[in-house]
Amino acid sequence: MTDPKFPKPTESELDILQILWQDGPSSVRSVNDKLNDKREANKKEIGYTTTLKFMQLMLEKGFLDRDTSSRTHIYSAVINEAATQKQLVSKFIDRTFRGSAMKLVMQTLGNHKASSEELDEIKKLIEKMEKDK
Amino acid sequence: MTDPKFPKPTESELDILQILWQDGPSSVRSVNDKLNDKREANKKEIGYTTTLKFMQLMLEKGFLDRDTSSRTHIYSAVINEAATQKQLVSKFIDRTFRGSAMKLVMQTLGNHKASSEELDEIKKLIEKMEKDK
DNA sequence: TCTTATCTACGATTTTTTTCGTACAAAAAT
DNA sequence: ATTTTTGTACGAAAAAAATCGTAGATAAGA
Repeated sequence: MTDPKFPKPTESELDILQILWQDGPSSVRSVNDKLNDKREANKKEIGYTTTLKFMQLMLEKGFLDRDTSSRTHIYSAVINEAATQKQLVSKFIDRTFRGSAMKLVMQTLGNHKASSEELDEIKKLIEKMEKDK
Repeated sequence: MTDPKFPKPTESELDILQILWQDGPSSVRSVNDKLNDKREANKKEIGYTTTLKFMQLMLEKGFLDRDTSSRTHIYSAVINEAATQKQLVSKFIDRTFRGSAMKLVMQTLGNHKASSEELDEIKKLIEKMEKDK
């Protein structure tokens, strides 16, 4: 089992986690449907058993838990969203920005629109950080 | 050949690109050495021919170019660092933050130390963004 | 001049990730 | 009561990514 302290889901696994984080405990059918909803129309659909298999694997890895009390099993995410994001961000920064977190921040701010409210929020966070230096 | 407008190198390919971006045109030997330098001691070394093969593949994909005028070929990155980062960041935001760039920014600021100078720089960028709203 | 080290080319293998087919049981629909 | 739908389990195949081995040429060193 993968150490749940350092969850490194693959990309497909992450797609599934996103749905579980957003919707809470769900059946395989429901996850599979949503997976296919957000698929670009051109791409082929993901088969039901494919999703099933993924979720079973994720169960083994300790990413998910499930309730088998009724015929339709209900899966839920064990690993935490923020913790997983943190892991992935760190890895991403290393690989893509040679370890410079601030380069990532600058890049992102530069290339993605943000509302005034969001910008305010970020400014607030920065000021707070500057205080407890 | 992969469309160079949307470079999506794999993780290993990215490791190689990092070195070429940092050092400029390099031989396979040099890249391979640096790859192994920054490897954690526990992991097995990457073989020379493995790196060679990667770089040959990247050449075919149009990620790299090379100078074969002397026996030791010299490879250089064709795809641009910033453009590649932009691609990868977008994909990463979709997968990991369900499309919310600002969540990524907040997460990163929260979990990675930044110098006062860096924070200043970010503040400046934000103010500039607020102006040309 | 031998011998050893260094290169490239390239097929092939290994490992990881993704995808599916089939069997079989339980529900639901007709 | 049967047919159809929906579900799980699980082996296995397909696809993608990473790794290496070997052959043959050239350069460098002894």
